[in-house]
Amino acid sequence: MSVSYAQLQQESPGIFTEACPSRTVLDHVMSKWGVLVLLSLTDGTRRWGELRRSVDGISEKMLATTLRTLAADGIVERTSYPEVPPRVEYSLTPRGVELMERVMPLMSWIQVNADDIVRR
Amino acid sequence: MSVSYAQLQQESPGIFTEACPSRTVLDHVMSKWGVLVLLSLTDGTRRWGELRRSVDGISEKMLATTLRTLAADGIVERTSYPEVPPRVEYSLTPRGVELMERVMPLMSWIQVNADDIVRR
DNA sequence: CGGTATCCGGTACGATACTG
DNA sequence: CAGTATCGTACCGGATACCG
Repeated sequence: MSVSYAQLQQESPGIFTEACPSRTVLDHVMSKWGVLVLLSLTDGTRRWGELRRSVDGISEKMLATTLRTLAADGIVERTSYPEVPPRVEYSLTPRGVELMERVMPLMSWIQVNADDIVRR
Repeated sequence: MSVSYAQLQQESPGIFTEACPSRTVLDHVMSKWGVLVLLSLTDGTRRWGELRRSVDGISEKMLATTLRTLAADGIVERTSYPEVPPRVEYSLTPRGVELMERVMPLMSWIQVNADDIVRR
């Protein structure tokens, strides 16, 4: 497991340069809304309306955009049921679960330290 | 250790709402350049010029802005030496080291999976 | 070397209205 | 219910020039 930038670079030179795919993934996952949508999905499958309500302050437009991007990346799965009224459910893919296993420790740390950081 | 959003919320209701400090910290740390600057600093102390060269594509303006924000958050420490020519060094604070310990596993995962995610 | 000041364009984003 | 379409704007971020 890498613990420094130097080690990452040694394993794969050119990592996180502008053209590197890692930069793209980083932008998608760490985007303002991406991480919050993913966080909400760690609870399990959610419907569109549930996501909209659970991610405080997100607009319909950004929810749609974010979900499409993450679905294209294979991190989120979209399942629509041909019913009336329509029902669409979103969940993490196995890859998404793996990703969030790495993100959750960070979120926990932020939760604990945020007050102290912002207050200063 | 929390592994789901539900658990985070149970520990601290209102977490990651718009006004929550966690949102602010998240925005600073996960910003486009913030995470890359921090990543570079995991190697140890770096001078301004080194940072500028190591973070591919960053402008002077954004490097300055990012460093000021992270320094104000107590994540990065700035040390200037009264010499001619001037020398300024940046390093992670203990808090920054703690933070990056949580971020590095994520970066490693992205490094390994990025190609596969973007290619699809 | 290590910045700051200023200008400025693209786009990320929000608000609103509308639809299958 | 689950979106798309359209429009308008704030601000992020790049380019350039300059300073101690």
